[in-house]
Amino acid sequence: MAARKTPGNTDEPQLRARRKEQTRSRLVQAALKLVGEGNSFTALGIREITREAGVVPTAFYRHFRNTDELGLALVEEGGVTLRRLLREARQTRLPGEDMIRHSVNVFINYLKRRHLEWRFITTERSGGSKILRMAIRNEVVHFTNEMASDLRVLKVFPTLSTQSLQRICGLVVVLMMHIATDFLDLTPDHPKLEEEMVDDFVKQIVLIFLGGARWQEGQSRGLFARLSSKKP
Amino acid sequence: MAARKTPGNTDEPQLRARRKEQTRSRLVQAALKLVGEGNSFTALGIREITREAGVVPTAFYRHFRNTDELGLALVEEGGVTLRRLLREARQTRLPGEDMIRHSVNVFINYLKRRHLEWRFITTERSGGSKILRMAIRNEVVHFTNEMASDLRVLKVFPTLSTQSLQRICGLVVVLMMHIATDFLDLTPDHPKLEEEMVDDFVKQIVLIFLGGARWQEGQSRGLFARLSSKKP
DNA sequence: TGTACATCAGTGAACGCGCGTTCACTGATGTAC
DNA sequence: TGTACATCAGTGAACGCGCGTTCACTGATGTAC
Repeated sequence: MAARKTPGNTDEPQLRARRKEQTRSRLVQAALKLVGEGNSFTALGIREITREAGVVPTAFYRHFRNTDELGLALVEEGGVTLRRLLREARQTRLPGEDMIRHSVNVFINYLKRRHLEWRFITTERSGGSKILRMAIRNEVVHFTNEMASDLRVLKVFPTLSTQSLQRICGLVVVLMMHIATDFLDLTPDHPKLEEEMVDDFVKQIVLIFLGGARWQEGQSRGLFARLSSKKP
Repeated sequence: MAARKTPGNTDEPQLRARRKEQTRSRLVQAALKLVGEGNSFTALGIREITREAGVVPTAFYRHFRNTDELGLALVEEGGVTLRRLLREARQTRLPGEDMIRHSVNVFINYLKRRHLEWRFITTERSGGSKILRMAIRNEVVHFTNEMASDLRVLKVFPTLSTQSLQRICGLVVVLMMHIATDFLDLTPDHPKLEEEMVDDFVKQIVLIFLGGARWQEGQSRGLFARLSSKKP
């Protein structure tokens, strides 16, 4: 039931709880570090993680029932940061392609700063246990929805249906996740290649938005059919 | 050096070689089956695979040095089938959206027929060892290039640069891989949902193509900037 | 404030188990003459 | 064609190892009075 007593100073958390939280965090960080070193999270073992964290294997069970549960904690944490990124990106209200370029830069910087988390997310998104995959997919859907509602507020595609808007955002997010994967794999300090990738990414998003704009104008079928059968 | 003798009947392969090939195939199929049952390929063990294949663990070493090598064999096989799919899809020359819808259907059917291979590919594409990821990425690039050259032959975007064409195909292929992942995860006989996913997939590709067409017309920057800043 | 008791995060020994890999082998298939 | 020898795919025993999990424990932190 409800807690029966609280310690004298309520806003300073209890020492024991604080220390427990510290150990938990060390376990999570250890797992991230191991993933960053090229290990597949799915293949990480409890002993491996606790060794890296500097605690005894059995201490693990004070915090998680198994590695999947630790993974879920990571996903949730990653989801929160994902949304913070979104908030950052929508601060500016630059017009057209500039907005896209700015958002992409914010995203890429974020990717670099939190590359361990992102390696985990992109890796487990399709490679992990079903539970983890579902959890990550959930976060991605969340992200997509927030993006769609932002585009609505910004009136980028004023006449488009919610469904169409979501489709566009879905495309951009899929592309984003893909770029993240590539970026993390090919980032041993190769600034030229990096620049190229970013530029390509921007252009692909612009292309999607152009498609969205056109979709908005004519309702497509006839338009596109006419367009692509230019042969006599 | 060169073989010193060949058996009497040359076009009938030697019995021993044939049997070896059989065992090898059984190992590959066993790995696929295990992946299909929800295991991560990365986490598969030699003993697990050989047990499923019905041979003794040590027999594995007659065919592969380790599980990564078996994975590479799977990637190569999958790549071949991927390209066969491409060939199938380009047989028909339907106009506009119909071509897309047809290609998508071919792809989806293929996905169903070879779902074990595809589960492996989508899973390991970002989750596996670096070697496997690179190998899969290579196949994807191959696929993208073939698609671009097909679009060129079909004159879908007659005036677009090779780079732009490749960018469009890259988008479509990324989307395709993504759809494959979703499709394989959510396919416990739910035809309504399946239909919706396919329809959405088609519309997303159409949207990309519309973007490509528009890109082709005005060279974008001015066009798009004007378009998206409709606010006063 | 001081004392006596409760809690519980982290310890360390122990377990049974399946793993990857080595090794010497067997016996059907292939080759030489 | 028949015989004697070579090859090599698959076998089976054995190894040392790290794994996940259990258990009783310790001792600092928290609570009651």
